[in-house]
Amino acid sequence: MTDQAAASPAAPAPVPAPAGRRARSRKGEGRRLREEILDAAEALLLQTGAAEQVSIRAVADAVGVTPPSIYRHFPDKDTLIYEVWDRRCGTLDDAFEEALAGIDDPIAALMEIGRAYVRFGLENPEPYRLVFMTRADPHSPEEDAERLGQIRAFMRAVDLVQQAIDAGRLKPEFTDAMRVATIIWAHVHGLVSLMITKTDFPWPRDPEWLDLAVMSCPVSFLADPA
Amino acid sequence: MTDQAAASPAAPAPVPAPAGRRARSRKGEGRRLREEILDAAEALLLQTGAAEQVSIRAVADAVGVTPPSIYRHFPDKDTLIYEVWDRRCGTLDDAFEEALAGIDDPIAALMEIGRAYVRFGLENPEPYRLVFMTRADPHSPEEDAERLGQIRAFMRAVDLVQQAIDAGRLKPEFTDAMRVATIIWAHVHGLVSLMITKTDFPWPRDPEWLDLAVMSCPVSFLADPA
DNA sequence: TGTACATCAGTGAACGCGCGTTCACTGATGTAC
DNA sequence: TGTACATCAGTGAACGCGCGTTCACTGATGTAC
Repeated sequence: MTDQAAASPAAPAPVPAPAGRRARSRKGEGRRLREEILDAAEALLLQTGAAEQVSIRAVADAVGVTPPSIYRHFPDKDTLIYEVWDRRCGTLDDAFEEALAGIDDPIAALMEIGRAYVRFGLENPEPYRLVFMTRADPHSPEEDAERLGQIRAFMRAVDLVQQAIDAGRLKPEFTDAMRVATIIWAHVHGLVSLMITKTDFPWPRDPEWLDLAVMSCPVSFLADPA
Repeated sequence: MTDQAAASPAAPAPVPAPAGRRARSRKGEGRRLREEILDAAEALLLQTGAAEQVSIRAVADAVGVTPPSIYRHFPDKDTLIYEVWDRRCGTLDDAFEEALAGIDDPIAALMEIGRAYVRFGLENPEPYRLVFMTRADPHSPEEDAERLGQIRAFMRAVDLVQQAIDAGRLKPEFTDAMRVATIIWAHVHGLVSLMITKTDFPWPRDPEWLDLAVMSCPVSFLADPA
C-alpha cells in the first residue's frame, strides 16, 4: 500500500486521493488543507445542523487527515466553526441592499426583499439556523454583530411597508406597518426554516412555486387595483 | 450539617428542602421523585432547546439527587426524554380533529386548522421545536410515531384544499392542492417557530393580530366572491 | 410494646466512550554549499 | 551534479473531561412475630 503499487504492473496509476489518507501537501501549500478543512467542516455543519455535533475528529476524518493536523491551521474548534460561518455569511442586510438596488416602487421592493430573504436562507442554511432558529441566550460576539444586521434588515421591510401604506397601495384596513411587516417576516421565515429542516419533504422543485410561495402572503395585503 | 442543626437553638426549623440534597421519599412515594425528575428535565429541555444538551447529571442536580437515582425511575435517557415529550404532547392530528368538529365548509375548516396549528405550537413549544425545528436524521421511535401524526395532519390540510378546489372556492390558477397546502403550512410554521424562538421580539399581544396573521396567507388563494 | 427482618429509595465509586487538545516525533521536500 | 541540512505538513499516542450507565452498597421505613 505504500509505493509498491507503483512498481506493480497491475496497478493502474498512482492513486491521487488514497481514500482515507490524503497526499501530503507540498511545502508552500499548507493553505490547501486549510480550505479542505473548512469545506469539510461546512459540509458536516450543514449535515448535522449543529456545531456541537461537528467533531474535530469527524472533520479530520472527512479530509483524510489526523485530528492534530487541524490544529496546524486553526487554534481551536470555535475558531474553525466561526471561520466556516464567516466565510459563508454575508449579512442579511447586505443581501437586502443588493436586492433593492435601483427599485423604486415599494411593493416591487418588498417582493424583492422577500425573495432575497428566502435566497439568503437557502444559501446559508447553517448561519440562518444559528441566527433565526436557535434561542440566543449566550450572547456571542458574532451573534451580536448579526443581530444588528437583522434589526436593520427588518427595519428596511417596515419602511417599505410604510411607504406602501402612504402611497395607498395596501388595503385601507392595514395601517400599522410594523404589524404587517412582522407577518410577512414570519411567512418567509416559515418557508426558509421548513425547507432547510424538513429536507425529506417533497418540496416542489420549480422556481415558479418558490416565487408563488414567497408572494402568496404579501399579496393579501395589497389594495385591489381599482 | 447532619442533625446537630436540630439540636442547635440558633437553627430556625428543620429545613424542608436542604438546597442540593432533597429529603428522601417515603416507601410508597417513589413516584414523587419520578414526577420531579420529569419536571426538571422538561425545564432543562425548554431552557436549552435540545435533548443532547440535557444531561442526566444536570437533571439529577436540579432535583437534588445523584445520577443513579434517575435510573431507578427511567431505564435510560432516551426514555426520560421521551416521557417528557409524551407528557406534554398531544398530537397535532388530534388538535386538528378537535378543531374540525362540526365544520363542513372547507375554507372555514382550513382557517380553523390554521388557528389550531398555531395554538398547538404556542402551547407545546418544546415538542414543537423537537418535531418541526430540528433535523431528524436518527429515527427515534417517538419521532417516527409523531411523523405519522404529522403526515396525517398535513394530509388533512391537503384534503381540505382539494375540497376547496373542487368546490371552485380557490382562484382558478391554483389547481395543485399539495402545493397550496405546503405554502400554508410554511406560513403557519413561520408564525409559530418565530414566536417561540424570538421571545424578545415585541409580538403584538392582541388575538386579532394573531388571527389576521394566520389568515393572511390562506386568503390570497381564495377566489374573488363573484 | 419490643425486636428482627425485608423492603427499597437513594448513594458513591467506577466503567468505557468520544470529545477537544497537546506533545514529541517523522519523513518528504526544498535549499545551501 | 552530489551531499548535508533546515523546514514544516502531517502523525501517533496520550491527557483530562463530561457523558451515559452499572454496580455493590447503605440505611431509613415499614412489617411480622
